[in-house]
Amino acid sequence: MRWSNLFVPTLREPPADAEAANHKLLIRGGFIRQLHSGHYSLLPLGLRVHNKVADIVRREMDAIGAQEFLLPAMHPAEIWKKSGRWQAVGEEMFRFVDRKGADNVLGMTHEEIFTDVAQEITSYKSLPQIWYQIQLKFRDEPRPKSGLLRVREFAMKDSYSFDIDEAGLDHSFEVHHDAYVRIFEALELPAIAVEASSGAMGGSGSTEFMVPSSVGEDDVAICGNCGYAANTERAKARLAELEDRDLSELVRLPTPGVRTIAALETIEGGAPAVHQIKTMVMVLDGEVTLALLRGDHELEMQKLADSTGAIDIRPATPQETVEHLGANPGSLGAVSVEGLRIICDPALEGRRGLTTGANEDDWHWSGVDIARDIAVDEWTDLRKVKAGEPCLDCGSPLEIVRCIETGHIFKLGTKYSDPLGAFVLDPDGTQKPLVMGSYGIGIGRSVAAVAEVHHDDKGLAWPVSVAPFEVVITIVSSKDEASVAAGETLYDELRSRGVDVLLDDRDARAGVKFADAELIGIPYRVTIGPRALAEGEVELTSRATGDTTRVPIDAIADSLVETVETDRR
RNA sequence: CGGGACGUGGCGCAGCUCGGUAGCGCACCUGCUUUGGGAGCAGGGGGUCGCUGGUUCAAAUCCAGUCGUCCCGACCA
Repeated sequence: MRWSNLFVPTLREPPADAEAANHKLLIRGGFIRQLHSGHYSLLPLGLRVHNKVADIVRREMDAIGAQEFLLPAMHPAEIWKKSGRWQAVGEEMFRFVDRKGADNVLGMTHEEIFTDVAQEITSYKSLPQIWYQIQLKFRDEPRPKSGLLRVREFAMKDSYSFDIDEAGLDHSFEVHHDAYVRIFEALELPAIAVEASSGAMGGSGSTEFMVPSSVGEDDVAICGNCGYAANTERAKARLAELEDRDLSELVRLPTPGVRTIAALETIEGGAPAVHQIKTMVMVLDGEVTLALLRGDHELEMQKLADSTGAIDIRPATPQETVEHLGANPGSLGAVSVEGLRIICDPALEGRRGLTTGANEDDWHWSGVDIARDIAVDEWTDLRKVKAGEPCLDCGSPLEIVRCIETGHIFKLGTKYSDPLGAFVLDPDGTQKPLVMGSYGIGIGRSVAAVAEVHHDDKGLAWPVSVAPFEVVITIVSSKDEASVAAGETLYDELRSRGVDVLLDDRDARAGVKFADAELIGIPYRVTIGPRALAEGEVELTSRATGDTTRVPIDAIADSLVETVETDRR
């Protein structure tokens, strides 16, 4: 491709409202343009990168025997009603009515549709099957953000495995896991596989592939010693040994004006946070519920969601709180509470000598014995792990790292095959629902993640594997006939030898060409100028390192072909 | 959905307080000069000032409403 023919609208300044590096640089470099919140047009450069990411994903999926499909992006509501998700997913799904008055949706995922096709698998003999597609997903995100990181319309590679039993599923899952590791290696993304919650898609054995980045939206607890890694939605940690206070008698404690854990620590007769009970009033699918934690611990909402199966979870309003407990936040507790579901974090199990609200403004109880004084319905891990807490497995301090979730794999079991009627006959001739797994990689999000990881103050610095072009030939002076001739010759040769090469043949100043080449992040730049050319040489500059070397002109093509081929992965 | 900010040529901004013929930088077009790190000079093109309504002789500017975008929290590839 010749730069003079390429549409690359580069900008000196990024749009004022862009903050994430990928967003600023993809806009400045002319890769993408925003149409609407959460909807981006891919320009020629952006599409090239997107396609290369998709091709890597395709290559590795094909390598595990997966078969590519392309399913409709738009679905009839019926099938979503059958799976139960027409009700379950809420506002995240785009829904509309067609001219016949029928309900339709824009697909946010394709479990239902692949399962529909899978009804035609009739025998265990044709299993396992792994099916995938690279298709647009539509999700009415409450808040699109950070360029391509979080959008409402995006290409996803989604695959689905079909097996006769759990053992088969385990194998399909492993195979995907390994393929994902290879994909992220090829993309030069330092992704780590972490334990995760499966969220709204349902299922178990959930593993996310996380790329550390400050613009990410997830926190991952990582043990540097033993390698334990889990999304904080699910992560656990050891508790340090703790001696209960010797307060066996339940006593009413006047606490005028005390509304916070911190204030209760310092007041006369109060207690350190570790000896307090934090009482969170939550509404789970309409049911007012008390979630109890140690005073210094924080509630992890996803754990509450996962352990209760509730879909709609929110903190109670002040009115609801007063109505059910008789006091305002700051004086709440579960002592002697009846008629409300009480869920308690194990950090409080067996504890005595505790202090908690008395459900009367300005009063607390001290000397609370959980077992004696509180009617706990369920014990389940609810607390959010904090940095520095000891790893559950080895005791080393955990680190909390911000990450971008670029992939997610999990086991569905028969959650969709059962209701949608995807059954096969096993060797005994009995009907069995297909045992399924579901596996996703965001293509556009991966592009954004690579941009986040591979850039500097001059612009993007793509790995060869996904770069829009592998090599750019910069002709320093388009007036210098020898330079132009040498550039054209090299351009033709590299193209004929399969290198993705861009010839900067624009009639522009050298500084502009250098700056643009660096901004759009082409991994290798060959600079052809009168100086070196007079000595029969050209310059080769690596975008990533900035290193420049002189190479004889008759050796440059061989050298580049070799370098690019080894870098491609 | 709660909180905050902002909507003025393609991009970045000023003008608004105190209503009176819409301006600057970058980008773009023409010419001349220049030419190894985002050139200089001269000339030029391009804007329903988000939208609707109101106040006024007169609205980018004041008032009301509305739409949109971005950022921080609850959701996910």
